[in-house]
Amino acid sequence: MEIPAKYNPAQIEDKWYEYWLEKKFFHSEPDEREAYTIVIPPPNVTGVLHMGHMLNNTIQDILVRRARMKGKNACWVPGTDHASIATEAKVVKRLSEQGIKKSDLTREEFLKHAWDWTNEHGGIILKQLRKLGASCDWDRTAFTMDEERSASVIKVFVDLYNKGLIYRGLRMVNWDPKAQTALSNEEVIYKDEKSKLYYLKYFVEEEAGSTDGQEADAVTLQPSDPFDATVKHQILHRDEQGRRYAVVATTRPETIMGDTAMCINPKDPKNTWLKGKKVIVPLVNRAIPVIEDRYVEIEFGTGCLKVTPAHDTNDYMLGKTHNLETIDIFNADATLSEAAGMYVGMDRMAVRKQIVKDLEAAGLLEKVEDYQNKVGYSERNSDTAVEPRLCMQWFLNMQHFADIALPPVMNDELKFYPPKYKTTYNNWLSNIQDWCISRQLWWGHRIPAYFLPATAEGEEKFVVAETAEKALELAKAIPGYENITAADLRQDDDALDTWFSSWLWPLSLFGGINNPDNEELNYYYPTSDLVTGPDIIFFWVARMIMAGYEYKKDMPFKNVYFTGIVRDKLGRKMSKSLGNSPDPLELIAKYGADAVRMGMMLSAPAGNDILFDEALCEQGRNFNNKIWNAFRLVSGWNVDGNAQQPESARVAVEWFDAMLAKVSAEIEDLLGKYRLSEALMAIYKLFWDDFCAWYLEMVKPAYGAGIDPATYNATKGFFDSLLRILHPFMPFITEELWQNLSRRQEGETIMFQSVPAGNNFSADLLEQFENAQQIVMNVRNIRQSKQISPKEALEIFAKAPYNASMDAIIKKLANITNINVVDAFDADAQGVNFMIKTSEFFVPLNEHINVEEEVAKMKAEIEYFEKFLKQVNGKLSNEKFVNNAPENVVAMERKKQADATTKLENLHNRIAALLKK
RNA sequence: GGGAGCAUAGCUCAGCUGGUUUAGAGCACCUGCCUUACAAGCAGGGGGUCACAGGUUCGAAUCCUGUUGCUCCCACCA
Repeated sequence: MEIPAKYNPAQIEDKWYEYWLEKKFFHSEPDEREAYTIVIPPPNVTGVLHMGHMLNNTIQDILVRRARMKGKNACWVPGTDHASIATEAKVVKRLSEQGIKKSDLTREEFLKHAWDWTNEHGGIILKQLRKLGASCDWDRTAFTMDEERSASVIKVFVDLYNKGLIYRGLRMVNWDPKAQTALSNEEVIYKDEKSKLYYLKYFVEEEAGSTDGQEADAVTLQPSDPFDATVKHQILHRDEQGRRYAVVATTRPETIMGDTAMCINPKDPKNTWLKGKKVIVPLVNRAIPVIEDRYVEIEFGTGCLKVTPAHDTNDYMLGKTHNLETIDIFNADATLSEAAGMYVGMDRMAVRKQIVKDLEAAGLLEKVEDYQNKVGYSERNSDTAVEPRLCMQWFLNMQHFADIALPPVMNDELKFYPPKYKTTYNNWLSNIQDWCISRQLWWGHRIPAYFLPATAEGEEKFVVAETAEKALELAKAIPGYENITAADLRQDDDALDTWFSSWLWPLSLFGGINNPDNEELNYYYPTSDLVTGPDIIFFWVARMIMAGYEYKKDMPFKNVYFTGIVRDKLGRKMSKSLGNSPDPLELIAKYGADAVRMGMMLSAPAGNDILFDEALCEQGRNFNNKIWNAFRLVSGWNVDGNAQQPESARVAVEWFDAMLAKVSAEIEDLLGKYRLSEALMAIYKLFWDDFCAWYLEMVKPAYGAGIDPATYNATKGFFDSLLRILHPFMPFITEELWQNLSRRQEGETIMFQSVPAGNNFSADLLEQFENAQQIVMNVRNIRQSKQISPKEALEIFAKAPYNASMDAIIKKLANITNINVVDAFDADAQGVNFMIKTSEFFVPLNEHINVEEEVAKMKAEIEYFEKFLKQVNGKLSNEKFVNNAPENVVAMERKKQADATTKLENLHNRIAALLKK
């Protein structure tokens, strides 16, 4: 059979994925085995695969495949998230491209479009995951808005409402004027922004005949006044007509129409003159009171704060404490409302520009300064600044959940990898705010609250129930509403925050809400590992833990592995706008899925950001090719039944067996600590260096010769083990080669083969082999420096005592005819010598060697060892060291001392011998 | 403003409770090789006062303090 010299992944990958699917190898049902469960972090249903998904899902697949091979009943449940804001925004955009406005559609019509979109684009991302080799149980594919999940969400809402944990209230919320919905605090991203600080003049409303002004001026004439500077400030605050004014610094001049007070700090000496006064809002010409509150920073700006209770969270608080009027000057889309009285219908940003001009024209703008501040933006509409807005919303009381979700993480019942995220988690839960769960969107789970017709007094009553029928029943039970009909009830228009369904994911996937205590839930829950990014620790991870303890009285997962953020090699976050994010599918097409998986994993230590470089995929591809060619070599061997196993091969087999056991144990240990990239590196070196560069070279039969059966079988066994260790990382090439390594039955797969165990091994054997390797490398080095062809056989001398157990392989690998053990080297012989630890070797050479060169080399070594010995001697002559250091440490130093002394002696002797000639 | 983390070879990172020969890996780099598995390869090689300054200790990349520089999270100075 002709096998090409280069590995070509394309057909092989598709072939085996089809095979795995067809045989239902990914499918899991509860049985007597131990369960290993992962629920996928559901990607947005209309999203496409990006590098973050690649990393995340590669890790999950490695964990799942490894668990499966260890005999566990592995179940990886895939699915997608309806992503209410993001999806609704996309649908709105597409509709507007078709000339359709959302406001022209009924809720039902809009949802029809949204479902069309979902069915069209939905699941593309799951198809892409198959290209990566993800071994998800596709039969279990779920969607956060499918029937089961929707029913779970509604049931939980009603339950939490009945428990008194969900309430409705008028609050200042983060408003996204583009999506026209409220956002939770977590959905607001603050960005530094270069803006301006505008200093506006608020004239004092002077009462007729007042003499206040003169008094104030009089004060300034006293030279000893400790507040001289600030009092002068007062003088400046008079216009040409002598009218006094206060100056307010603001970044948002467009909100002055909503001003209902000006606030000063009661302890601010420079503004005491304003106490009890009224000031006139510029342009608007409305008088507002000056109030006092310690909230105001004396040092900021002029110490005067304009208070706009409807449009700023802090101002809202001030408004509440001081009973201020609230004027909402914005419409839902952040254009100015009728209440503003000016600029009605204009956008807030346009108004800012215009009002500044108008203020300036009216002489009401004192100055403008550059200013850097933070502005909140919508997480989903990154170009839209969030507008604080007062409206009725639904909230979930979070203190209860914080109380149940904090302890298990802090005491490590539920483990975080890396553990530093425990601190982040703790901080958030310890300062928890109630969760605004309502969104003014149509795409999502509609809030199951039903409003009753308003009473004569305008009071608005509502009932919460899973269905309209139940709601009607509840409504009828309310006194005065006995005769109400279904048509009288009006369901709340709002939908729930997407995360209100995601937080149930580990439960709802197994029917844990609608059918608690069912067999599947009890088998798969708690799930084993959650693999996700630290950016959604609050959005998702924390809330799943809350829901888990609330509804199953148990953790949703035992371990959370936080991946890093995928960045480009310059350290920039990968993003569409920067164009620095490679298309994962193109990478797979170019290098193969196994190579891309390896490229991701090589650079992905737990919790650190990963700097992705396409060169890593190349490394992965090269490794695939190496494996492929090792297979070509082994599969090309002809077994000679009569051949005896050479000694070199016997030793090689014994050694690699030990090596395999050692590295298998290391890998098991590393994987247990989620150190996947280190585990992969260990496998890489085991395969490339130990197996290919050393083992195969040792057992390789001479050209044209057959191989003995013992060595052949051992080699195939090793290859088989290596493929199994590697399979979770590189599923495709390992399945392909495993299938071809021996005759396999139909329906067999590497997926269910056991992983090699980390058996006991002889450390002594490995050490002897290392010595042999050193000898081989020294001889190769000598060949290279003396330009002796590898084909030219050499002879070497070893000074007694010498352990000859590895001679066969040294002879084979270094092309040595004989290793002669002698008590002393022939002083007259031409050649070069070298040392391994304290053992001396001599390689006789026919040609003359350059004595000066050799001596110089040895002198350099002497210098090195003398320096070293001096250091060791220093330690050993230090009484404190000898007395305090542990015995074994002192013994080690004595050994170093003895070894270095011997080496120096050897070197001196050799130089003497050379110079004698 | 508060908190967390990081700083080790050109790059990406290991180095766990201080002591195993004056620090390891992969990649990159340099030299020599088309040796019949693989040039996507083989053989060999160079490269680091472990950010800086103090301290603890017989002994510090490792522990403590401070400085500098990055990164991230949280927070209501308009």
